[in-house]
Amino acid sequence: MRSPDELSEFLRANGLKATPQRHAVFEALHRESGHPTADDIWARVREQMPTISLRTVYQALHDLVDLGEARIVTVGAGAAQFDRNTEQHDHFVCRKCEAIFDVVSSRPRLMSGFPDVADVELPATDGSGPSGARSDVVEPAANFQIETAEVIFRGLCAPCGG
Amino acid sequence: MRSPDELSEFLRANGLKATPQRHAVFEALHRESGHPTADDIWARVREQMPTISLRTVYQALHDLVDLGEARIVTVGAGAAQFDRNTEQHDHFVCRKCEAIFDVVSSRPRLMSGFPDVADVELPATDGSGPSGARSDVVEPAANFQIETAEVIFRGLCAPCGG
DNA sequence: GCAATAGCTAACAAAACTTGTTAGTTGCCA
DNA sequence: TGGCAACTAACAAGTTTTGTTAGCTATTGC
Repeated sequence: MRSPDELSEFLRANGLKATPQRHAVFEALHRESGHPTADDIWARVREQMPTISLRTVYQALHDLVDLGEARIVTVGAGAAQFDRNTEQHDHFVCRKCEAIFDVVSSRPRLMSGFPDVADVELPATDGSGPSGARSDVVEPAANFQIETAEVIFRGLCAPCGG
Repeated sequence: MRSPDELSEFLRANGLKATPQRHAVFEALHRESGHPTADDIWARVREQMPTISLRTVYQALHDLVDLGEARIVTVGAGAAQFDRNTEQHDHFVCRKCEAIFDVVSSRPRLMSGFPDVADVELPATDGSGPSGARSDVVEPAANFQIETAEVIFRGLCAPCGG
């Protein structure tokens, strides 16, 4: 995690101003446990900065995402959850308590050589085909450029009796 | 895909009534290309049944999900997208056109023996730890019960120049 | 240090998506 | 075919996120 000075420098190096709001959001993201929502961050930041708006929190979080300092985790409906862990990792979602857990090191074991995987069969169904009919065209995988992959495991977490 | 008669029988066998609305939504889901939203389905169904409400479409779609006849695909923000393909498969999302493509057969190649995978390191970060501090407790994987997994690939699709 | 300015924040409004509620209707079973 | 449980349509409202804009602030050149 970057120190305040490092964050200021990092923001300026990327053409953004080092404002107290951005520092507060960054720190809250790292202090908050798990995978907080924008609302979680807002509540945390307001403890020290009562007048900050939720809009500003959204803005700052998306700036951090754009700079690669955070990720958005989308594992289902509801509010977006933010992830300060930018290392390669996957997620486990408990179907009972709905908590999200980071899964480390599953990628190398599950995918050999990703993202250089070249022979995945892609696709079975076109997402943008002619609107009048289901498209079953199968394109050669070579024409699809895979850049990232994320794995979402679902099940029962240990505290819930998994 | 089930015939209308089969669908009626299937619905009744599961304690639901076989209504024209449910048939229309089911057929629209299968006629629509790709991974339609509830709104897409609504538009399609209204061609033949102009008075159906969006609420009813949502209801019918969730019934189909509950019965295992459809899946909800969550690959990011925006409206939920429904997937009539209930076979084991993954998804590719184009970062340019945002279309979703089904990816078949990636699972066996990428995961040996899933879901019996027992040695995934889980988790690095707790999603429900004490609210005051980040939890870095690592639980043994044996206490986590993995039931499903989905892989989301992202990149450039062939039509977009991948 | 200080002023000019580009960018940022707070407040407000509203979009987008989904669900709650309820009165009236309809499919289903006896 | 009648009675009832389930369903639908209509309406309202909740939730999450983004658009807009006037005033404020961090930065930079001096």
